[in-house]
Amino acid sequence: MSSENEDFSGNYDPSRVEAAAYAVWMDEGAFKADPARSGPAYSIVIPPPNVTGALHLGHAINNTLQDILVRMHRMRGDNTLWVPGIDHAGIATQAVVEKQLKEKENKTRHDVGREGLVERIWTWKEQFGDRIIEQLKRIGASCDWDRTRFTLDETCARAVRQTFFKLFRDGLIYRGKRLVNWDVFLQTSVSDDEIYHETVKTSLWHLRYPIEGSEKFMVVATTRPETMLGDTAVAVHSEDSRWNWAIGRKVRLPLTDRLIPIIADDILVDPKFGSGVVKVTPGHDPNDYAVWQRHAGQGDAIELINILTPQATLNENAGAYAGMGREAARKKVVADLDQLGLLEKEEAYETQVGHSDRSKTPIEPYLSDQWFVHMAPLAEPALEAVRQGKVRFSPDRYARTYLDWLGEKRDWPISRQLWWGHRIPVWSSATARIELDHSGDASAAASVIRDGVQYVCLRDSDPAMIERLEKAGFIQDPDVLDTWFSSALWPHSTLGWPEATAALSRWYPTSTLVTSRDIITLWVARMVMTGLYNLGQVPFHEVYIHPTILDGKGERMSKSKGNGVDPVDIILTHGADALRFTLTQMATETQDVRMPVKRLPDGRNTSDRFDAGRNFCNKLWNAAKFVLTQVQAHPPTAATPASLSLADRWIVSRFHRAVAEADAALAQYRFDQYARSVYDFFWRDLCDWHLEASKPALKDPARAATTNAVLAAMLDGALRLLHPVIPFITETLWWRLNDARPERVIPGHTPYKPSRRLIAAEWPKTGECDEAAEHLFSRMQEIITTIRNVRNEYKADPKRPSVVSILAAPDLEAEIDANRELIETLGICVVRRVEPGHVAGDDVARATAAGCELFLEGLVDPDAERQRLSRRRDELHRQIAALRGRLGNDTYVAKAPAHLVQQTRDQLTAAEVELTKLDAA
RNA sequence: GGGCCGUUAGCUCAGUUGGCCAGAGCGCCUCGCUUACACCGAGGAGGUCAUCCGUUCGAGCCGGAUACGGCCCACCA
Repeated sequence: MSSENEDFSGNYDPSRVEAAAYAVWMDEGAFKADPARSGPAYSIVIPPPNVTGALHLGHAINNTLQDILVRMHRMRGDNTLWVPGIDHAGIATQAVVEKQLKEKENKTRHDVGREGLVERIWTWKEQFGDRIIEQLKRIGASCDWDRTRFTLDETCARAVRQTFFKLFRDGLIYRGKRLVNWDVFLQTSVSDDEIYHETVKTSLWHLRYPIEGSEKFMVVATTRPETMLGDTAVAVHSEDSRWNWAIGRKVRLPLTDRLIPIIADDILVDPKFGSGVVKVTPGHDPNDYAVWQRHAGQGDAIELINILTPQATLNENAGAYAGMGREAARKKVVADLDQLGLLEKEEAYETQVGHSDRSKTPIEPYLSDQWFVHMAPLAEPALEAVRQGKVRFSPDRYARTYLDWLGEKRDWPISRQLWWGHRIPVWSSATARIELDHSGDASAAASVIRDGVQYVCLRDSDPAMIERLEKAGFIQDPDVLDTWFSSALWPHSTLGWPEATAALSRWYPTSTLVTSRDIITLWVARMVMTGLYNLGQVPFHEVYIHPTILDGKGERMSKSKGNGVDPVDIILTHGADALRFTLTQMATETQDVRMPVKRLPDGRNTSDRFDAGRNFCNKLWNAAKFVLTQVQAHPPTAATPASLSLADRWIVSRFHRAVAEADAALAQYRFDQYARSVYDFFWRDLCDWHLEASKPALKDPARAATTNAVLAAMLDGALRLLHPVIPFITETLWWRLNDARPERVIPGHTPYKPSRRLIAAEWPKTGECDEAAEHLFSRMQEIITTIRNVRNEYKADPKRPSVVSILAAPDLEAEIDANRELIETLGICVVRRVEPGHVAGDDVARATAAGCELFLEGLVDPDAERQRLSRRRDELHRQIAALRGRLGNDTYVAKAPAHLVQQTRDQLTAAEVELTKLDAA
């Protein structure tokens, strides 16, 4: 016992309790979910953090809020599961490891080969994946760690192959040549979402194209002059009188001797911009590619020429420029045109250039073969699910982001020219053919023939089938799938799909998805699509979007900006509970929260913002220490309602109110309101008022037992209510409360089932609020506050109680007598009741509160008091004038609700009465 | 260019369907180390609710416009 009391003195030290509490939960399997257990199902799947990065405060808030929901539901008796996991983050991870390879060994991926590189990435993954799990545990996440998934593990891989196969068989996956965003450095295509735009200072070159059979030139402007080698047309607006005469004629493309047509395209060309002529390079510009598509098969169909290699050097189609790099070719093309007199002018220009998020190099629009998912049939049911409220967003405005994006139904490019990821399960051959056996193979393989190539997709990794294919001359597609393809399956793949597992039937659809708004489109929408496609059911019923944590300058925390803060840094300075409490307070309905960060001498970060959480934990620790000491000194007896003091009845009522508020707040994902409710109840009501009010009773052996029963019950309730947000400290205190007092019953209420561990204890019960006690106590508070106020104003000696004569309001006469001790203790005074007609001396300070008149003796000199009263009179005059003015307004009296008008009248009467009394003095 | 969000005390943020004198935490000022807690307690100062117009008996809240800041999406040869 003595060693236990050691850390129970002084300030709360989180480092002495957090690891121990977490170890107990782990040892006892407190996070483990069992599908056979009874109770309503509640489940959450974690947004899997990227294995590339350490977690920052954005992850901390995300996981804290999930943990609050999970712990609350677990205490409610729900059969609760929180599935943890990590995302393999294809391109990001491969980029990091490749960079490392280059720096440490000066090797490229081709030096170590596909298998060698993947092996190295796995090694890297083990190390950093563990670090992420460790961070989550330090935060307190109560995930079922036995169910930890990795998007590249065998369970997820099966789900990926199965889904791909289904899509392939249903004709929803196709292969096609498309203009993609080509990352020249990483040699892969990247999606639109993996691109950021950067303003680049460059030039706008104006080039002259001679019109064939004419002396005239057409002038085109471009920021990429080297692409002119791939031009296959120039376009004008059909109603532009400057140029429409030339439609159908040709220009001679300089430096190539090719003749290219002049076409009309009213979508591409804005006649009011520049010269009104646009060069068309379908192989290297997305808009021009669209032109090519529009005109394909028409009378004015144009060619498509690719002039680049995958390394972004010019290829054989670029004639004399073949072999040159982009930049060099640009210089030479400009110089050569200039020499020919075909450079009209060069002007300074700023433009937005797409850069790859991963390699930070400029993206090249590049024509290549890619796999796509046909979106329209998948998107429609997913749109309908949100429209019909089967998936609800909170705050609901985010539904629009989802609906707008999905509504575009743009096909999803899913292939990546990477080695780290799920390899595309398709084998192809341009020459060989294989016959699928309809009785057996057809359910395991699907085949299409397109452009003379046979593609065979396998449902599962069947070695015999693969051998058969490869022997026949088929080879597997070298590409891997976009990371989001496996993330999209997360809610069902983690539960074991396509296997019909018990977990899947118990916990799918999941209950709530907690995530940030930047991946509503990339992730949330795709999960809804695949969930409906694979299982016919939405993956989750509710999506809660939490705020973004910004740094002190208002910028997003991110790894690339280097402004991310490791939650473990905060845990070291403030403790995990303090971190969680503060983040929870910040989870308001608005979008962003600023977090000024300080850098410590050791390079770690911290922020004063977390002091609030730390202080709160310290307060809880010390209040619990006080209650436990008292409870041990005077063991509680079962209190009867009749034995309770006003303060007791009041605090029990306040507790019931706090529980109701917490329930309402959590049901609406208003985590800030939950934190505020429990904070106010615990600190303002319980500590500031009830604990202080209880002190005289605790010194009185006749009453101590009853008072302690209430204190024990309130501490019990506070710990239950606070556990989801600050689990470590509440669990630790729970054990001590259990030791000190196993039974804790709030008078008039059914007891809870005993529980050794708070994590498994019942969620607090709501009860009826005692309106009468709350109203009466608030009047006592008003009297006490007024006495404190006057004493402070007159700098009364804090140790010497004032004599306060009270002329009680008619309905409070008995109550003042009954609660004399309360007023005297908290007001630091001696109370005397006086009758109407009481004559106060010169040195008496007068005040009114709760309808009572107060006379505080021995505080003042007459002059100061006269001045104070005069100020009060002025204020009352102002009030009375304003209230009379309002009541003199006929439309107010006629239109405002009756109770408000009556309230105004009451206020006027009260002010007038107080003024009369002051004047009489 | 389209869409969304924000602008309330020195700082970070609340403010529910319009209704007394607009709140909290931190910071600041005064007093107090009273055996739970100075990571504390009691009290206090501090706000033309970004600006303008409108609706209303009444606007921080509703409508319109403007300014500034941020985010998302999408393009300009």
